[in-house]
Amino acid sequence: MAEVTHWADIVADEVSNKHEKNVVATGITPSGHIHIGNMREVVTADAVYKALNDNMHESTLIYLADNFDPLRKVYPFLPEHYSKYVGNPISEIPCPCGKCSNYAEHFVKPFLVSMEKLGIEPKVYRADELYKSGYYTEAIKDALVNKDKIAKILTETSGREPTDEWSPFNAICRACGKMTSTKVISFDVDKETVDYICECGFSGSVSMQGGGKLNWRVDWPARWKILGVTVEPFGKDHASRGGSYDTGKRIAKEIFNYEPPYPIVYEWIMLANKGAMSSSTGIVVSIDDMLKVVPPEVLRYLIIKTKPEKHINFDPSIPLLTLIDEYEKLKTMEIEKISTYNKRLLDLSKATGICHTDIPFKHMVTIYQVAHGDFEKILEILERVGYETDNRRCIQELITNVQNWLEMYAPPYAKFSVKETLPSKASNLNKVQRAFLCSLAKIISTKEELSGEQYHNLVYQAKEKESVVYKDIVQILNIHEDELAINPKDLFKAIYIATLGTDSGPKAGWFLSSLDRNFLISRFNEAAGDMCNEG
RNA sequence: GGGCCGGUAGCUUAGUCAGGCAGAGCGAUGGACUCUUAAUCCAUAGGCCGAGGGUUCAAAUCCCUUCCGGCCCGCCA
Repeated sequence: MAEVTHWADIVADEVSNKHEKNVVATGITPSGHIHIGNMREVVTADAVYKALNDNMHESTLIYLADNFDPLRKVYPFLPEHYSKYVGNPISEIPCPCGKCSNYAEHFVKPFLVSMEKLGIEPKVYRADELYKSGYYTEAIKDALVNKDKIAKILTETSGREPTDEWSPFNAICRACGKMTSTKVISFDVDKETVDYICECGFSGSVSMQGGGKLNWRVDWPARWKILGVTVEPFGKDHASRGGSYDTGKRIAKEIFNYEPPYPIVYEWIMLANKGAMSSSTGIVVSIDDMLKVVPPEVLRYLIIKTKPEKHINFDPSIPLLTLIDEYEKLKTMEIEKISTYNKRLLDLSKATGICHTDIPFKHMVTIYQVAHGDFEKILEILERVGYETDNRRCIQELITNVQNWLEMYAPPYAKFSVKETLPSKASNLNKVQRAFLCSLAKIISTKEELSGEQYHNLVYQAKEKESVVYKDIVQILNIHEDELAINPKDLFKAIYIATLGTDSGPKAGWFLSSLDRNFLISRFNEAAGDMCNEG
């Protein structure tokens, strides 16, 4: 088996053998901040969707926001008075910030933004709209009529015994608005209504069209049929024997007469030793937090290169940098040198609409620090160095990633700051180093702009007798040209000491070309001291 | 209690469905380039494929048992 096929292509291949058109579905309940595991779901789905399209198979990607589910409890981030909404559908209660149309939207909106950043463009459905507009009505009838059969499936498959009062349909009480405290007592298929009594004392009847919803284990298979779902990734929580996929599979076949979708079970993304955020509080990292440090394309790459059933250990410190390097190396490699598999990986990681800049992460780490984080200054440097600067939104995104990474995870060696005044360490510079800086200042002042590579060559070539720098130094020191021996290392060191006050620093070419040339001239002259005036 | 997924080089892993010499990247080591900040190029080392048993001419791969790690399940996703 020399040729290795990417998992997304394998899935695409299998499902396209079964169906002409495929619908790849994802579904998430927006009852709180949508977290990292959910993002794996959508990226996984998107990879399969893309694989299908790439292989010329018609397919659709959908995201269904389960916003008709009841609020389960007062979450830690909610004010106490939300206790009165527990049991109400989250599409029907107010948003915590007061600015969104309802509670669910508060969490759906940022999630949609995150998806956009990741280049994922699903057809978005909202459960409340589907229910209210009658999409579910036939399924509700089927479920109610076949209540006993469904109960039997649940018992046989999951080993649980539904009580006599159990119903696949939860009515929303017209008085108190809760769907968790009602009991279905009868229904009318012709009128499409359901009668219920509620713990609040109210009893009445609701329409099947928006008056309530199927409970999860029945809702899921119903939805497969309603939306024609043929592939769906879901977390391993649903994948256990007796779990909701198991029961859903049978309910789909036996009640709704629908072939269940191809399952893709995926593992969680774990946050490596970042105790405070995940383990101690039990609160999972939000997608937002993740996108704070990881460029979207790199995040896609991480998820897509890992088979869904493997854990992903996400470590935002050094390993993240390794990951970014790995990705950028692949991206810039000559096409013939990339293996077929890696090419595919790269393809699937890129996506239309995703922010791609040609600026390497590490280079931005340098530029950002040179510019002290000032956006305009960064743009100026980028232009000077010759990067594409049209796409400001993407550049801004990258800057934000770099900034957050520097603040939160960067190792000390990655950090530096250009000193406002000449570092005191500069007084230790030897004669050759001073003469070199003096020469460098002179050359910079006579040239227009120097590229990173030119700077680099300037330093490197200084050790050759024919070079301008070498001759300058000989002249300044007033010695014979054979008396001078230059080690480029000392010259690089001189540059870092004069600017940063440290022995080492970021890659010299990039670094110098990022700095303002007038600054360089005066700083190098200053560091060279009287050595220069005499010259 | 029941179940799911993983365990392959120091690390991250491919290969497991369909048995046929165990592959890659990073790291390490050596060398080249005497440009270096985790630079580039070349080379090398590194594996009882978690353990035990079984099936087979042949097992990382299939079957049984077992250990380790992660997780799920009480219809509330």
